[in-house]
Amino acid sequence: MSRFGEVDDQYDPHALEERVFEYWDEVDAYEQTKQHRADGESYFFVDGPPYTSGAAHMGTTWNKSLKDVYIRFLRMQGYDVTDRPGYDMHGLPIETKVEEQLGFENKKDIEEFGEDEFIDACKEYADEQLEGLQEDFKSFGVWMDWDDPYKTVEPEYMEAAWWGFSKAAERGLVEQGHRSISQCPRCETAIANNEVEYEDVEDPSIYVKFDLTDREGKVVIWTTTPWTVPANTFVAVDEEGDYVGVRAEKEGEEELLYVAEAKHEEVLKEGRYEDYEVVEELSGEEMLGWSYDHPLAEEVPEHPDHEGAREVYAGDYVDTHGDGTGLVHSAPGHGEEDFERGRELGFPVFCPVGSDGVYTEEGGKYEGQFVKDADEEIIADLEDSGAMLSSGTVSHSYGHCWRCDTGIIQIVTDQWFITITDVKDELLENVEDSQWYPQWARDNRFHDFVEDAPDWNVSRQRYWGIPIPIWTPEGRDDDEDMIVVSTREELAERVDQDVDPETIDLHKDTVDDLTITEDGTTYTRIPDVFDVWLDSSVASWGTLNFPEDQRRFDELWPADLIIEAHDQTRGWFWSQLGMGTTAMGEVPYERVLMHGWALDEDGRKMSKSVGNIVQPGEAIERHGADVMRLFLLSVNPQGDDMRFSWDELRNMENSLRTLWNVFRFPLPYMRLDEFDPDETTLDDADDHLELVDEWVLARLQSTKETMTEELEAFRQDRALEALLEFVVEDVSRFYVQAVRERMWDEEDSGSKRAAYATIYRVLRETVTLLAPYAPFVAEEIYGTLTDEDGYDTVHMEDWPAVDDSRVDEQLEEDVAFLRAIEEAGANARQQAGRKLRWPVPRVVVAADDERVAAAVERHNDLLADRLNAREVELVDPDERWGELNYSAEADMSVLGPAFGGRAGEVMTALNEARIDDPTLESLETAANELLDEPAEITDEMVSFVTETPEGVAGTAFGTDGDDCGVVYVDASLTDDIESEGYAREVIRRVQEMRKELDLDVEERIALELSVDDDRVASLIDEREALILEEVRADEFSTVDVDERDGHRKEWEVEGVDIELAIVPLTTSDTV
RNA sequence: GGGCCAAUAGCUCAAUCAGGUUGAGCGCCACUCUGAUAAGGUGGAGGCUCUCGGUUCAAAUCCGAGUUGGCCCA
Repeated sequence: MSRFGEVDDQYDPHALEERVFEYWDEVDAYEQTKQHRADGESYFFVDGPPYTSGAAHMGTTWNKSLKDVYIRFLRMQGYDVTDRPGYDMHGLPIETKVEEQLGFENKKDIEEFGEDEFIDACKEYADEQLEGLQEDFKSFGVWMDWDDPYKTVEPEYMEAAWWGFSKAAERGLVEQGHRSISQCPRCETAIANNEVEYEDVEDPSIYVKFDLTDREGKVVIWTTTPWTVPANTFVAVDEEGDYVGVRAEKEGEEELLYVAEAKHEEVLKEGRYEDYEVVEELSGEEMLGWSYDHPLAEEVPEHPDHEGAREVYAGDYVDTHGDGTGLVHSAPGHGEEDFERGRELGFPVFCPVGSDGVYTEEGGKYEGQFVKDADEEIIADLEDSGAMLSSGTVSHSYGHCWRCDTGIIQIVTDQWFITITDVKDELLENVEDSQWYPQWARDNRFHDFVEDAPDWNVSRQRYWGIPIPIWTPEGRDDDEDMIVVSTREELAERVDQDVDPETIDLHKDTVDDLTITEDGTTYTRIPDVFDVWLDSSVASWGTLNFPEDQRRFDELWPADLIIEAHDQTRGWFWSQLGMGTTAMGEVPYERVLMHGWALDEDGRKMSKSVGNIVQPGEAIERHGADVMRLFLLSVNPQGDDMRFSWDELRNMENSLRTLWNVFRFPLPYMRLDEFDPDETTLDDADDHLELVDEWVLARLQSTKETMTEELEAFRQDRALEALLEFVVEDVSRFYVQAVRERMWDEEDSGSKRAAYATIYRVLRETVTLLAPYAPFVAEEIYGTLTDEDGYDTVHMEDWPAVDDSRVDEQLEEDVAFLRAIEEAGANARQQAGRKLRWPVPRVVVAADDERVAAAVERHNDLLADRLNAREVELVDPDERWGELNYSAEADMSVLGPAFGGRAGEVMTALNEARIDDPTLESLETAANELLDEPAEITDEMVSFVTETPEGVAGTAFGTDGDDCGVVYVDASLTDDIESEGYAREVIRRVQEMRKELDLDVEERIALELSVDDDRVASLIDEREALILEEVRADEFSTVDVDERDGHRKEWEVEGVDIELAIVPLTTSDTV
């Protein structure tokens, strides 16, 4: 890249990106950029580790693009930003993938294969996936420390988890206990409630009658899990609910049934009773203590039979108006609520189901059967014993394992918990210490989640995870006398075996064999591993290699910023808060930017089964990485989901193409004139700056100001919008148009140098502002503009500061008015049928506003030039231009309060009235003619609008929707105007012929001109000099196009035939 | 079943906090211009502002109930 060198005619993202990747390697751009900021103020960003299974999808790509744009922005602001990427590599998802690859079906297969081999296979798989992800992230230009990612499977990271957990244990927040948990019977492990995915399935729906023992009648319960009936321990009612006793008759037999009042009709219908009668009304309270027979007493001999079992109790989870019968079958060995209530009642837990979902010996007749398979037999047994009131199926949502999709079961097992409910208040306080974007995510969503969060079950009965560092006395597995090891160092000191803390791997296969002997007691490790969410929960110190590295932790912790999607409310945002609070007493992050999910073009979730996934690779393929990033960064990140849109990608490519064209436009001229930005700085050229230069520089300042504010508020979408508007609207559509002629000028001039200096400054700062968003194209443009003069990479530049001396809000406002006038003028011209090429004698601007009038006065010449008018006349706000009609425009905000219900009617009348002079009296008269009842009109209710008179075209103009006045274009013709008009027509056609001959801009020509109309011919003759100069012709002469490779063409201009011929002149021909 | 968020032109969004005749960009159609141009300019078509109620002189906006989508929880 040499300064102002030749660049691609067309913006070609792929070739460009390839060049930039190579260039970055060549100059070590990333390393240099980091080094450049090494002495800056620290900014601790923590990467939320993506899980290493599968490739980067659009959501991850959005996430990493957001991280990249803020890291780059912060660096440009001078911060030394931490940028260590992380990967979450443990856990069940990887285990199941590996099991699939190896063709395993359950844990027994793993045990046979060998734990250590299985762990190795998981490691290998996770590493492979990591490589793929890294390549994906690099492919769209994310700059993070790819050579040194933190991995949750490395010993130093696992140690960070041990350390955090041991801190929680020191505070007495680690506990072992029976809990009702969601169990995946295939994976044979507990899974967290939030790992349960709900799906609609068809399940049994049975109504069962339990015979009362101390009175006549039966209580009726409903369940969708017949397999939990063996463990039935009690029935729960709503103490304050209304219940009824119903005498019901079917097939000649009569029975007394108790159900909730609200449900009795439905229940009896289910049971197909022929007739029934409500014979008793009672409250739930009256039923407390009733006892009943276990319906499967014979089949399950060991069924709960202790003191207090098989009786009716109050339960706050009962709803007499919900599903079921208002009496709830309760089995503390299964359901979570049942378990809690059973514990309150002091009942022992009866759970006849093993971790694999198969009935144990306690299951009696059903021993050895998988619970779901036993449903059928249980239903049959209940029917045989006459306990079944009704048996059918129901479609409802039921929990499934998030990884293997097996239906989960609720069973009670021994698990390890961090009892975060003991520090709930502290958690809620700590939430307030973090700042969230958007804030509602913290105050509503996150706050509610934290408030309701149960104790954290951190144990999993699996292999690929961080082993829980708890050693218990041999033969016991409770939390009394447990030892919690916090570091590798401590491990080496305490275990009986010889262990090198430097080299030990902390996985299960290694640590399971280690024992601790203290005071004559031998301790062994509990076999469980951590819930994978615990891994990433310690990322804020794990990424700093703490506790091994104390210095960095002291310097940096807690994190300044984390950026993740809204599903992490229950995930990483939560797990970090929980772990940070229990281990450190603090929330480990200060700022959270929460973004949404990437949805498909129709607003639906991208999913394999729907087949609507858009791969980031495809977007890059079609439009390039810069364009994809621009799109991803142009959508609101704060909490909202994003809809992917190919149309928007195209729009972004158009914007970049415009930037590219703006950038390459001045290059040939700069080369030709050997413009040197060091010699001709903006300050040097200050005296020669023209109004448009000053204006575009002022716009640049306000663009920088807006962008900085928006980026600091984490609205990179608005910052980008401001930048692209500046590039497309201000630089391309206005400045470049206005400045072109100055650059075509062959003579060296102060004005031309000022234009160069201006556009150089604008481009250089623009690409710097663009660099965090589109790092590739920004790099190439920067390189071409600076060459040896700048940094090796644009990403080392400082974030451009506002130059106060160039700020000019007045000028920005003036030009906004002028542009509005120009736009309206073009409209009026079109109405009058006069092209812009043809001058008009006069344009009249009727200003509504002093500021507009002042702007027109200040910039009369510029306006005349842009409108191609000989003269621009101003009509001041308090004056009127003759020959105008007027109409009124009603102001509803005044009319409404004044007229109430009639306001609409009055508005219409006012809008439709037409008057000759803009006075209130004549308007009121005209309006009242249209109204049934006269209305009294006041000054504030209306504003007058001028109406176009005959012969002159007028168009209203305004900025931001406010009317500012009207532009009138007088399109009458004079000889002088026709002369110039025709000359311009000729010039344009000669230019087109030059282009068709592919002549260089500066190449000179000879021109032959014959006009088939004497009057027009003489009009054109008057502008001979103008034509020669504009088309770079040395002379009018007869030319021989065949001999000199010229070009001859017939044209029709405004009904007149004109024949033009040109030939290029060689240097020797030139006079 | 519950919580949070969203719904406005074909598309992306603004206007909603603080009620006052719905807007921009892109796309489409027609015309036009062209010495950076896959560009530029002008005009046009395109809206029961998701639905139904309520408050108000006046609702895209406030309130209530729904529908659809997204995330979370059960």
